[in-house]
Amino acid sequence: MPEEKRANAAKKVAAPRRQARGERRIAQLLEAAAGVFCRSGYAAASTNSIAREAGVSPGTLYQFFPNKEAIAVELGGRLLERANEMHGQAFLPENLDRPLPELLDAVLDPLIEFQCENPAFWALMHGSGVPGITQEHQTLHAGMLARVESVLRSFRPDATPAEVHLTANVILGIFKSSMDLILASEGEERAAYVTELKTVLRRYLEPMVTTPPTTR
Amino acid sequence: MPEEKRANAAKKVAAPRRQARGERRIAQLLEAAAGVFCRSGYAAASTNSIAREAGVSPGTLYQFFPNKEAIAVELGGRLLERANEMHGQAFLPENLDRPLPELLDAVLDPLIEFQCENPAFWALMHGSGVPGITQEHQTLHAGMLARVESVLRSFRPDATPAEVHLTANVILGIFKSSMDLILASEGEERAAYVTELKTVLRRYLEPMVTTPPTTR
Amino acid sequence: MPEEKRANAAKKVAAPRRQARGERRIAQLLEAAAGVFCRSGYAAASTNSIAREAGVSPGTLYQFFPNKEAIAVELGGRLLERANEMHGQAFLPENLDRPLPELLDAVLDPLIEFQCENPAFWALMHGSGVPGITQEHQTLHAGMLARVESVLRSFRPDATPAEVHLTANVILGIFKSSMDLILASEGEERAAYVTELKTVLRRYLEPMVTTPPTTR
Amino acid sequence: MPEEKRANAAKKVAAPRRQARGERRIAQLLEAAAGVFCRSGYAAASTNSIAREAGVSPGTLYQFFPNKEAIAVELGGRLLERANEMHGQAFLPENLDRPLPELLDAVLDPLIEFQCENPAFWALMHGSGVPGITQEHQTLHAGMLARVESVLRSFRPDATPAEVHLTANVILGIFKSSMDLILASEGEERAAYVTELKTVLRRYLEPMVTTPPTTR
DNA sequence: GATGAATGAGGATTCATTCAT
DNA sequence: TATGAATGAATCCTCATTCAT
Repeated sequence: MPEEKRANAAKKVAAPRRQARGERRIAQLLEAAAGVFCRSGYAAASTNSIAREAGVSPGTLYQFFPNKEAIAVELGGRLLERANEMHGQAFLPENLDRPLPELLDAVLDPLIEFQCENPAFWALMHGSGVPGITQEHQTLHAGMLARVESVLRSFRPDATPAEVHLTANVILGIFKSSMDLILASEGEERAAYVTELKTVLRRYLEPMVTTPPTTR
Repeated sequence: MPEEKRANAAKKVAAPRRQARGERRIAQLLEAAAGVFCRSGYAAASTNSIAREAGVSPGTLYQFFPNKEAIAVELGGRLLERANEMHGQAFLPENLDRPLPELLDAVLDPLIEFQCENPAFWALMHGSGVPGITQEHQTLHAGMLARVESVLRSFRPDATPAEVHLTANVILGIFKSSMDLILASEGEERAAYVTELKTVLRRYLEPMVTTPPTTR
Repeated sequence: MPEEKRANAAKKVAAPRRQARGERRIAQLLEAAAGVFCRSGYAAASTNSIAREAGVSPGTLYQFFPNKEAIAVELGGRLLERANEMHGQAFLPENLDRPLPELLDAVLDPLIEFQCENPAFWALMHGSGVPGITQEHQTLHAGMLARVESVLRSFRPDATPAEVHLTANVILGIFKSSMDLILASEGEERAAYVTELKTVLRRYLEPMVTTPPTTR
Repeated sequence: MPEEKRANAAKKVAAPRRQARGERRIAQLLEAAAGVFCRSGYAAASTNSIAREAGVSPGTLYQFFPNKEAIAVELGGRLLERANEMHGQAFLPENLDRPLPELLDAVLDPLIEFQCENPAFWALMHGSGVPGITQEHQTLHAGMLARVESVLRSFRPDATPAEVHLTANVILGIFKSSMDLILASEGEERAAYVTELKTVLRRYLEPMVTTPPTTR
């Protein structure tokens, strides 16, 4: 979204002081929201408790976010952005050219590390597949989905969009359920679950991505 | 007191009628609760909406259940019972004595069918945050885990308990995340997710269970 | 209320069996009510809990009493009646001719004993003088007031009704506040409070009732 | 961050305004609560009715008080404070150094006046059944008891502590029961009850405090 | 008469959101 | 901008009372 970036840049020039303070407030609020969402989940989190955690009044919160959902969406978006920045290199073309095991290492390791360090991200993503899903979760999910789909497409340019979508969802599901196990364990057990996640994905994806032309 | 005796005798006949009505109401309320929990999740479901869905007044609901949690616990308990029966059928020895693909079909199909017919089960067990339900969830999880571990052990008698436990958890995780996708979709898409779940598990497990050629 | 007595008598003749059973039920319910009122007070007592304590259904309770208040009124009335019967002799003319100290002994001792044995009576009488008083308390209070006023009138036939009413209320107030102390204490302390109650009343009433010999 | 510093400075000026508004609301709510408690008693008083009486929404009430009990406790606490001040004045040494009738006037008149002007105090302290209030009631009672005992001791230095305690409790009981009558009446009737209270106490105490050696 | 299910208005409390200052 | 008071609909739950059997 380059237009938005430019818009932000423009604002930054127009009113730097105020903008800076606003940004700080937003960051402060989002950090508080991350903590509260993480502790109580999205539904049980109250806007007042977020404001209190941030050390501001509820009115201030609503100066920056139109409603509770927007907080979750923005928080998810930022975490997603940070995630992307953090291991953006993982999705670079040069990584996608490697054999699957290395690709999985390259992509998953920073992703897992990020998740472990940002449990709020996880709290937000939860329940994504359940009917009655809320919009913000969809947004977050869609972001990750798009990334995975993009990788898949580059590996299987001949697959239909539906196939790609399907596979990406399955991959994400496996990733999420493994993250549950990873986050719930520690030390060697955690490492074992990480290994196992890669094993599952490797075995699942190998027949798809290693495409000996003759076999196909 | 001959009148009272006779009255009691009459009661003995009349009581079942009334008790039967109560049982029917309870079933009716639980069915309504299943629907509402399914649509809105536990937290967002209001007792009034459950009563309305059941076509009774809120007071009636509270004649049979002391509070909202009790409804969920009772519903969960009943579904749990039915689920266990299903699992018993699915994990019949004759089903486990087959090649992996057929085993997966035999075990997963009834499980999936049950879940699809009782979507409330899924909605309830998923992170309600309520102690009573969480406990049921753990019971359910432990039960499934034990069954899966038992199957795994029969296939890989040489594996350590820790390995078995690990693998079983991964399998369950994959199953759960796939159920999310299955329940969230319909028709062909749902069928595709079912197929994909089996594919994932087959590819993951094949190298483990495919014992040396000679044995086979 | 002689008409009512006759009505009861008539009923007793007309349908002895049923009437007897009804009376038993009523007694059962009132006993239960006494217990519950005593434990929780009138306001906090629920009709359902009274019915439960009596071992009957709420519907049955409403077969004999039109509403909660009627239970309290009837219970108070019966206790009052029993109190009157118990020490009816205390109010006989021959007792009223005695010197005040003996009169106080004769009247108060059985009254106090009765109160100690029927704490429900007390629970019902409580809060009688407070603005916002409820009707049933008024009824009970009025009964005792009438008795005291009657005694007072016989001692001071020249006093105006207003004076008699005033004095009777003060006497009742002193009696009630002393009963609080008496019921809250035991053994010697209780006996001391009883003595003190009599002292207070004696000193208060002596100048009123001990009229100069000539007047008599 | 100079802006924030200035903002804070501004806040220092603005805050009292807002805080003042809050204080006013609290006073307003407590006054409304006093009225409602007085009319209906604690149990029958609804928070909504208190809010309505105060002319605010129920939510506003809960911005200042966590629950219904807290309102009563705070109200009771404030009245208790004022009552203690009153008592301090009433029990001034110069008042206690007089003949009994004048002493009774000096002590009782301000007490009665205070109670009449704060009828909620009475309504609250009387058997609300709520722990917080019961405790305040005990505090109040203990305070008054101590004062009365102190007066009694100065009049009868030879009495045992137990005797003093006994008499003080009886006096307080008489005072309380008379307050019930006083508060429930108006105009001349009220005045008559006040007079009667003093008469009762005078006749009760005279033989104790006026100790002509010969009489004894 | 007896039962217990049924009712529904009402009560305490919460919370996303708005508003005056 | 920031504040925190204000709102009011919605929630869970209770209980006096009625009704079908």
